[in-house]
Amino acid sequence: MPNFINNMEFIIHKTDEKSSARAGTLFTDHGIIETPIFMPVGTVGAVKALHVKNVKEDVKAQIILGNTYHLYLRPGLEILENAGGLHKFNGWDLPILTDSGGFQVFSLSHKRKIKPEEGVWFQSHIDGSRHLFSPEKVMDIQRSIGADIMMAFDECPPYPCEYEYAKNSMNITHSWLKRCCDRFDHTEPKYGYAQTLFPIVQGSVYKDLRIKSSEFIASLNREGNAIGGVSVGEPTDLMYEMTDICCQILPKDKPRYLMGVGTPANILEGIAMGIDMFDCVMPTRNGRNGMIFTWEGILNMRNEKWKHDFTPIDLNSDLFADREYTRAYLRHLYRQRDVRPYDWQSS
RNA sequence: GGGAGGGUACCAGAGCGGUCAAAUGGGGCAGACUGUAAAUCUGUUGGCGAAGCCUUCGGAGGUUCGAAUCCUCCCCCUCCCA
Repeated sequence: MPNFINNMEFIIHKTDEKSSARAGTLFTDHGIIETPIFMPVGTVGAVKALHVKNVKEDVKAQIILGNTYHLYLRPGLEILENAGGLHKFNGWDLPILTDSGGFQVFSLSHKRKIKPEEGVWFQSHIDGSRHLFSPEKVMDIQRSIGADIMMAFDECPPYPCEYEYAKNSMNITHSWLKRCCDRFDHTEPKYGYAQTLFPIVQGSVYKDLRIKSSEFIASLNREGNAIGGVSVGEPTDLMYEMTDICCQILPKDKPRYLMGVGTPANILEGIAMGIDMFDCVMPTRNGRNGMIFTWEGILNMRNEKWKHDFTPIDLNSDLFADREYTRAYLRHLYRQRDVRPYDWQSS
């Protein structure tokens, strides 16, 4: 076995008595990550609209995301490798996690074709060129990118999704996962620091599939685990239900990553279920589009009627950390007809 | 003084006899956004209303069944030559 495996340490400092929430530290060669953590998304290597300096010093992000699919298409592996990896390329010297392109199987559904035995054929959204993403290739690309945390190549099924499709999709994801692990375990990092691989639970909104998938993922005993296939349009309560099921099976001593989530309330509920890591395009994309979460509800800063004082939601504030208070407040908000609470109504 | 081209809705800018309350952008006003095909997308943007009616294309007249579109005069603007 290569030396680089199993050297990403995760220490849990404290657990909540009333919920499954925990506070921990994840160690990587690019620095520590204090969990629970929200990871800003920088798909093409940079968090949009922000300079690396802002992301680090103002947002105080401890880790950012990149995307295998996007980085592979542009700037491409040759440039990334010549630069010495993504960290050198974009100037971000803290940890990076790369998504595998699994989400693009979902979001680019009309531009790709799944071939279970091979992988997925994509047609580039940039120039229309065709590319095959196999589990092995995705591992190789992420080695070239040099992410501290690499994600397994999965299929993210849509919602709604028939049971049979979800089951089949899950099985494909599992078989791809084995191939990802095999490739990962037989290759080494290219830039002298450790990389780790997180597998992803699938199973759509079906309880038995989620249980089965979680058990399979847990059995692999990787250094961290992810829950995928959520926040693709399903009702929030279903997302919570599936997350809870997965969390109860996934190893307690390993970080749990809920992919693509979410709103402030989503994050709070996720933490209570034992999630340690989150990512979502919402703060960056919606932020660019003028939206801000406040204690008075959703605010669109481009709208004249909202030009008044407000209190932004601060995920690091003690106020927000009090889940019962926040729940009660959000319920109160939801009762006010003139306020858009987003999906905060779930409690 | 001579010559040429213009003045269209909040702005820019199409339209040049009826299908024009007037294309298209921008701006304004709203809506959407959950591992980013997104600094994007959608709706709306003269007034009142259900159909419909009323007031709009520099100003005033005129031609016509009908004018933002044609004619006359006037007022502005831009460019070229003196």
